[in-house]
Amino acid sequence: MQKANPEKYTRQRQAAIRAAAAVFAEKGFHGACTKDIAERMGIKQGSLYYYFDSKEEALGEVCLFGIRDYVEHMDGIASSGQSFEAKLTATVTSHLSSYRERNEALKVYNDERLYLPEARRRRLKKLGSRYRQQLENIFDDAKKSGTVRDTIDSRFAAQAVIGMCNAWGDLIVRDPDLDLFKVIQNCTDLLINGFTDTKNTESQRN
Amino acid sequence: MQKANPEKYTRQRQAAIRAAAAVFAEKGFHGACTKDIAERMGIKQGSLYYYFDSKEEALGEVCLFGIRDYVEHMDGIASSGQSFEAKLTATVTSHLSSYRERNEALKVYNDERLYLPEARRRRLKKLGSRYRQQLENIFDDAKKSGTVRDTIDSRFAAQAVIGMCNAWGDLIVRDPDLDLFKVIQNCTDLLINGFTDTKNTESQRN
Amino acid sequence: MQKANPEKYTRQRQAAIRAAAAVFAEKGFHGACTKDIAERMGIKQGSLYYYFDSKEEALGEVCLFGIRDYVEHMDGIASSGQSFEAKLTATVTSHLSSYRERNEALKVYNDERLYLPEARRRRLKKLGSRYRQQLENIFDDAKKSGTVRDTIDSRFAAQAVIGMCNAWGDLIVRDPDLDLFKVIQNCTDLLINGFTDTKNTESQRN
Amino acid sequence: MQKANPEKYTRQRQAAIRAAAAVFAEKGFHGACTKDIAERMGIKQGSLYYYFDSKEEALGEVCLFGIRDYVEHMDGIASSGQSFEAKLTATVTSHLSSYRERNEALKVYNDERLYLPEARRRRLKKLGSRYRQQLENIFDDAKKSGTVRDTIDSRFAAQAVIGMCNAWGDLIVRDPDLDLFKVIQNCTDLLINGFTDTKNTESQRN
DNA sequence: AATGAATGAGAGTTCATTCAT
DNA sequence: TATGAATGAACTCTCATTCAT
Repeated sequence: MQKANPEKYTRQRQAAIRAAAAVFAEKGFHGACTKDIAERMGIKQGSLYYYFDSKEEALGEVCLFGIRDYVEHMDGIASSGQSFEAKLTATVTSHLSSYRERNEALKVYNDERLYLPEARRRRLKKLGSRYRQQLENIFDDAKKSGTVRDTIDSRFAAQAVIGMCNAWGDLIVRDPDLDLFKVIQNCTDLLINGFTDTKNTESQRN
Repeated sequence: MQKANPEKYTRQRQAAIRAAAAVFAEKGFHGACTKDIAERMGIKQGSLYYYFDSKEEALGEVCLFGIRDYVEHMDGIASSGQSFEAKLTATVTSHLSSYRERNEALKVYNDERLYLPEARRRRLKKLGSRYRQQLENIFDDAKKSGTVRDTIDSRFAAQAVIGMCNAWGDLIVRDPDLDLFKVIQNCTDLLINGFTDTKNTESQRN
Repeated sequence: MQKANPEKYTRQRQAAIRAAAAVFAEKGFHGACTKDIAERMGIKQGSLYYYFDSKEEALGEVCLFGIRDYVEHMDGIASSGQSFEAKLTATVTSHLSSYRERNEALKVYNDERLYLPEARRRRLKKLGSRYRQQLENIFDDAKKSGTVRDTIDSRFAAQAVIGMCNAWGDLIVRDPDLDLFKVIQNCTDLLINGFTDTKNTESQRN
Repeated sequence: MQKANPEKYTRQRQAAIRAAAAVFAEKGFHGACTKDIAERMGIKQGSLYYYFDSKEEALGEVCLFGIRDYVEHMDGIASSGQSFEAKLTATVTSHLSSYRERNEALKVYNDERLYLPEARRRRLKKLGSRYRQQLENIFDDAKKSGTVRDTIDSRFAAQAVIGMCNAWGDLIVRDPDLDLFKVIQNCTDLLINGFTDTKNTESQRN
């Protein structure tokens, strides 16, 4: 069906995705109802179906919205010539900023994507895997150059970074007063240096 | 005449909690239905209400079951005289083992506890906070003794350990083939030493 | 099935009827549940079925208990040689006292008997009709003797007495502090003399 | 563009109230089921909830519908300058007609209002009390003017009128062939003059 | 004489979805 | 583009009833 007013349609659909993201983030996919989403947009429940074929489709769109940009962002980071530390910082920054900026859609992707139908989930998984893969590559490179210890398993490392970011992402979504900048700094520092004091950092400072 | 089987109720109730844990972990609280839980126990849906007053109460019991023992375990770790490294290892081990042993109840506590009614949530929160507090204390002590760097914020550190464990816990629950021992080792190592080569590289370069 | 202890059985069954009467009176037949009845007796829900085959049977017994004695009482009143006024007073007294004495069973008979299965309802109706019939006879006699006006329809009159008594019976059950004696007096007076002042009462006093 | 049928909701809701009144009157609140109500309206069970939030709310609306107009009617009667007899006749007529006209809602108010939640019940009680109060006032006035005997307690009298009307109301609802006009006449006559022959007999005897 | 445990039917309620307007 | 009205399936929960012990 042709849309009478394509611009308005696009605008409203985006609003619908953001509304759905917020509601799904707060109540979960099954706990949320389409009425909540519609009301948050200022339209009526039935009207939502002008923009989505189903609640499930809405979830799919939210999930995609949640990771698309941030996966693309990772492409940029990976192909940049920066140092390992810079790349890791950029990754953590991009990841955590996403939680603040895009209406909790990333949280929804993490927590609710498993309720998506197979087909859709697979497509999203590809994006997620690409993200993790590129992060792995960064670790592989850093191991070759000696920046990262040999004993680190790249697969594990990538997973760990993602896990840590998501854990803090949750806290960020729940607590709007949390200082994003500080969290980024602390996370990056922890991942790079660990908790314990080593002489080398000492010597590096000299 | 004594009943033939006086603890049957207790036993069945425990079974109900485990069944609920499994179902909630898989489908989420709102996505799960009481029929699934009952069938997993081998009883009929209505019979479930002989053991729970409501689905919500079941969630509460699952959450409590999920963290009670592991909070108590942490009490033991905190009061032991071990080194920081040993304590951290013990914590990570206890935390991650929980995910394997107690039928996903810990995952449910993490993901679904917010659907609990206020009163119950507060009571659980106390336990959760005690856990984090004791972890913070461990970090405070380790900072005093110089094992952990001054620049580490104890609050952040505790949160980070918990977040990392939960992130891996999710993966452990989803993938039963994951080598628990390796994950524990990798996590502990990462948290203590970070990714980058320091002590060793430095000395090798000399 | 033979009862092991017939006396106890009879005693307990009577207790069950009284318990059921109280619960049905308070919550209505459909609003009440067998657990409430059992608990009021101090036994468990399942044990109730030792005394009743079904909830419906319990209702039947309550209804019967509610009117049996009071119908018999009416037999005595009708066959006594008293004056109309005395008979009416006796009827009202018997009717209203019933509400106080027999555990609200009469209220249950009035309000809930229509939920009884046909067969049972018919049997009870016979008793109820006998009651009304005898009241009608009293009016017929009083009309012949001139005590009651010719213009009074006996059928209507009997119905009215019963209706008035039941209306006050409800109030008596709801409010235990209501002075039964006063209500009886007022009702009888109203029924005999009406509200308005007539010269005759005046002249009678002279 | 205006909707073709802007009052459809209001109309349907009123139909729902009438349907609920009929069903509640026949089976009682707890004995009735929402399916019956919906079917009587010609809609499906779930659709009922478009008009009511709950079965309980339906009961509340039915009760209100049952007494609202008739309380207002009483306001008119009380403030009219009619004689006591005329006022009493008007009251009885209004009360008993209500039972025929408004789909048994008044019966529901009498028998089922106690199953309403506290708050709602209190609001209705105010209306009911106003009705009784005004009836009491009528009696007080009539006592002052000597039409009603001194020995009549106004409170009791009002209660008795209401009780008698409700008792006959029940019979009217149950038996559609009952001659409303006759019942009204008989009731009024009984209340005013009582059963016994006084004025007339006396004069006849002279 | 009484009970604990279970059942199954049915209730009230919610909600994604449809569709004429 | 949006809505009001309706639907039907699913879900939670209640409860009379059964029965082995």
